[in-house]
Amino acid sequence: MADPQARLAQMLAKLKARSFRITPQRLAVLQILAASRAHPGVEDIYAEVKKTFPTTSLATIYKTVALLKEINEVLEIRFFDSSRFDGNKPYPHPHILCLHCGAVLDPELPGVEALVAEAAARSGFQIVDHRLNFFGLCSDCQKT
Amino acid sequence: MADPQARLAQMLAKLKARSFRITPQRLAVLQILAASRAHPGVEDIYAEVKKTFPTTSLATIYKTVALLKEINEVLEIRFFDSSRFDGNKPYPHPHILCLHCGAVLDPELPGVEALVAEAAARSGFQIVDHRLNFFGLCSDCQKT
DNA sequence: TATTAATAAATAATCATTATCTTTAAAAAT
DNA sequence: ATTTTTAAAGATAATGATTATTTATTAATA
Ligand SMILES: [Mn+2]
Ligand SMILES: [Mn+2]
Ligand SMILES: [Zn+2]
Ligand SMILES: [Zn+2]
Repeated sequence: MADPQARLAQMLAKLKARSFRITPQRLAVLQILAASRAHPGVEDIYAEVKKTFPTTSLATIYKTVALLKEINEVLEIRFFDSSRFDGNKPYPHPHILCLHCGAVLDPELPGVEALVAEAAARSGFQIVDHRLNFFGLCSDCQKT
Repeated sequence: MADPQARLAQMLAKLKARSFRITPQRLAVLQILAASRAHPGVEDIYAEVKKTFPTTSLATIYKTVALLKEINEVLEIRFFDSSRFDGNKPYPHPHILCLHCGAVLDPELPGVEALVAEAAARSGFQIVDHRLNFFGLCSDCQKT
């Protein structure tokens, strides 16, 4: 499910199924979220959408990502004082943030499932969600 | 390092070593953070401190926890729209939050070290920090 | 005890996010 | 295609956690 086309189609299908309207601004936001692998924040999305729709309001971006969150088509990751979004993998998965350049990646961690199971077993909790965030320096930024 | 007395002594030593003053308000905040296992938020600490020092300002609580963060004597855990603090284990460790009653626990997860290592190895990052948060229902809240 | 610098208290400012309100336009009905 | 309905866009105000600022206290040192 990492194909931008498929992701966009999936998002559109979900919106249509719940009879939400497909507006040009929404479509633009969906396309950005489906295509970007950079985990953009609202301001990033806003800047991008404005290229094609200059009158777009920031509130529209907020409302659209909130809607996508509600229908589980985007994952919100709260970093220090703002959020970033993943429209490619809209389910809980770990992230790693470079404290120097701000890059956010999706590391492949096969150990995650076992850790979630361990957390449930040891705590007695019924776990429904998680945010596993690592912070450090990416390989590029280590060189400087 | 889970003994409140030892933790308080450690915090005081660190403050004194860096010649920060030990005021009654600060001492009160330290005691609460050293003793509480509930991962209190600023408002919780504020309410508690006001019992002994009714004129205390909320800003004082914020400034004190910020100071403790700077000297690595408290860990901040950002949940949805506010932060909670751990003065017992002021180093990165996993947390589990009950979405129903708001309880925050420290699960013992031996698998964490391996996961951090895995994240570093697979991403090429030099990892310096992490926040591993699980969300769900505690055993009590599952019964209702 | 007086001096000085750090801290507390009070309160204003910040800023990401959310809410409100009016205008616009998507989609359905005619 | 036109009309109708109503969700959504745009503009802007409000919110609320946190931070900054300003003044008044007070701890530390001489
Ligand atoms: Mn991701
Ligand atoms: Mn903890
Ligand atoms: Zn980097
Ligand atoms: Zn609970």
